[in-house]
Amino acid sequence: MFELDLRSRSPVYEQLVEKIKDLIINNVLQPDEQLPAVRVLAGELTINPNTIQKAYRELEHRGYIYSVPGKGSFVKPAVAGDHDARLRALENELSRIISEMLYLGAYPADIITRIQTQLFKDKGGQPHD
Amino acid sequence: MFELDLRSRSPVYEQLVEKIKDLIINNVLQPDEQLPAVRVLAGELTINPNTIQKAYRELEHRGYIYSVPGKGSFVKPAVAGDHDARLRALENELSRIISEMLYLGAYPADIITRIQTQLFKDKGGQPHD
DNA sequence: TCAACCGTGCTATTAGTGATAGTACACATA
DNA sequence: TATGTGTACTATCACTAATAGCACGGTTGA
Repeated sequence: MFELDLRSRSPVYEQLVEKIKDLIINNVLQPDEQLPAVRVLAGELTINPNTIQKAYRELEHRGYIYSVPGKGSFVKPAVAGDHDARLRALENELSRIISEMLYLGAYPADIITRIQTQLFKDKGGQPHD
Repeated sequence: MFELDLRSRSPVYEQLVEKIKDLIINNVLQPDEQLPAVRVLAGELTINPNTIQKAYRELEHRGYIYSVPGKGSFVKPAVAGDHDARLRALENELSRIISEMLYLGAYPADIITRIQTQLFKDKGGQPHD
């Protein structure tokens, strides 16, 4: 399910959060689908259950999953609520990236068009223009 | 010159690297301009000189500045060389951000247009289209 | 020449935290 | 009741960010 880099400077639990978040965002994990149990995933990845739990706790805090004691952890259907804050954060990242691309002499508009075309191919969505 | 968050999870030297990198990218610090001496900046920010040195070393390693023992540290005129690797990394970030924006129901194209217009206003550059 | 300033390198120490191991408890379900 | 689930807690180890302090060599100007 995952590939982890135990030697990375980035903490394992953080890598887990990002990977699972990506799976949710890209609809690989669908709404209300059950995530692997803490101990099971820990066994598969041969890491400590506490690390998985920390990742799940963080994902729940960020609004991507919900956990039910005695039942399991599941993908949250609508990541409702604080879309605005998240969107603002993404815009800041985007602004920084575009600035750096311009500094490097690249043409962000071209690159962005290529990326969106790629995403369109992958998922069959309708690119807004 | 800077504002640091000593309580941040992000290391101080890493914050320094990012801030100075932004100043260079945005042309606030111009090519061959001398950066504050390690001990001076440490004094202003009331942090340890070693922390500044670590940030400068990292910036030199990333190709944003160059240091001359006995003289000082300066902004590297052309961040030559590994533009390609950096650009690929930026494209990956961009792809991830656009995916997440789409997931959040936003229209990345609109947002990007707005950001570029903003950058155009700020710096008077010519946006490529 | 010499004092002042510069980057650089090193050791040692402290504080914080990621990750592990192990145990325990409460809830859900067959 | 037995099993599987999330959750909570303590303790320990390892790594590292950050600090303090010292030393060295190159540069510059008086």
